[in-house]
Amino acid sequence: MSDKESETEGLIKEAARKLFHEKGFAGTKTRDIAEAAQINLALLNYYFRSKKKLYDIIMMESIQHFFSDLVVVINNAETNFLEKLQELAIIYIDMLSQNPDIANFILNEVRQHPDQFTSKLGALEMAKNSVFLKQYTEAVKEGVIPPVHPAHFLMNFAGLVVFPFIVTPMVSVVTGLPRTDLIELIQERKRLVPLWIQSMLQVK
Amino acid sequence: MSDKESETEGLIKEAARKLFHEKGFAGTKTRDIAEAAQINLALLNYYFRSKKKLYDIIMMESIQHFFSDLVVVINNAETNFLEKLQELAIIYIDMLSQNPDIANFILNEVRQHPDQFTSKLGALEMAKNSVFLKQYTEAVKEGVIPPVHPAHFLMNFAGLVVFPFIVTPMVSVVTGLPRTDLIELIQERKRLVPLWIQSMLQVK
DNA sequence: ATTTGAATTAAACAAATGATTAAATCAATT
DNA sequence: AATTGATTTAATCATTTGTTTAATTCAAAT
Repeated sequence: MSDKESETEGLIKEAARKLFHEKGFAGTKTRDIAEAAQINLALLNYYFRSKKKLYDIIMMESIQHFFSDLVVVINNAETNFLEKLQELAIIYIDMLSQNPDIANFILNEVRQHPDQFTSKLGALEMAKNSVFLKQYTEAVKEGVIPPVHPAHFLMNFAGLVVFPFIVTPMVSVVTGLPRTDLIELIQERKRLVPLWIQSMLQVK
Repeated sequence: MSDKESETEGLIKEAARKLFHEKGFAGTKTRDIAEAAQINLALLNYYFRSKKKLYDIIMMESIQHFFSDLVVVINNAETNFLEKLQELAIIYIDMLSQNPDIANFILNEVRQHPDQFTSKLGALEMAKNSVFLKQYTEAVKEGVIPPVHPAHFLMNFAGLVVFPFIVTPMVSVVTGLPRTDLIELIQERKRLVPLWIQSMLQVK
């Protein structure tokens, strides 16, 4: 595999990840990364050649971090539909609690460069052939679930799990609750979201 | 009030709005705005003094556009809770269908400058004193609705209505459906979201 | 101790970018 | 037609920003 990265290489990546997640590519300046990592500016180009190449690495690792668990869970043949929902809610609320900007980062990237994302994400085909989707379409066939487009279900579940982390800053402003308190509140959703989704699946 | 804006002033604002919505402040270059508006670069500063002042105007108008209807609907004493949900779903899905990036634009801004947003949005106090919230807390008291924090409800409803427009690019990549098809599909949610929310309110 | 290559630094470069200037054109008024 | 102020233009300025260079320091091998 690749060589183990040096100390400074790691410092640069950590600083870059934080800043890219917060401010995006255009909003992050190489000098800000150097300052945050407490390294000489030239070392960025020494280790990563260019800002863009560094960004691509961070983006790749972020996508991998965000989707790697998903692929495992939705292809587990041992768990049923509801169990998968419960597991996913816990995993993703935990992940996003520790990394509140990663969803925004990835979604903004996909919005601006949808094409490149297609190639990067092999999980595309994964999802279409997943046990999860089979269980979903099966349930529709059996009449256990109403025939709404799977895209609706996807947007509902992702909306209930991911969206709170995207609106946290605004909800914080509107309610006056600090961001940390809201993230604490969001923990309740590990239990609630699967219940909500279940009840939604009764509709119509 | 203010003077009616000149022709070119409008051209600049329209181009700026589109680009700021798509690429944000740092990602939008003044030359890109000038080119998109088909005007001389200097006219941007002639009419708006600086890129930042132009951005502030666009941001202010976007926030106003996004929240002005909300304030009216949630303070309507003539409609009940469910009717408000139905009305809001229709209004916002229509608005976002015509302006798919406005939510992202505002949410990104709030995330990076939460403080300034507080002052800009007088709707803050509006929401706290709204008929809508009174009807919600009343329903909780009467036991019609389980005692979940209003912030959960806010995130649920916004998540079901707004989030689809935020993930549209990714869902498009994953499902292979064109963005326009997805926005067409999302129209169904004018009817579905209020039903879903209702069934969720039975939980626990 | 010397050598050698990697790592680090300060300085500078070149392009991009926001803003300004001074001259020109235009349009309305006298 | 002449005047006047607003509008538009081409050119330029000053700063920011990504990158490179050349010299220096460091650490390991001989």
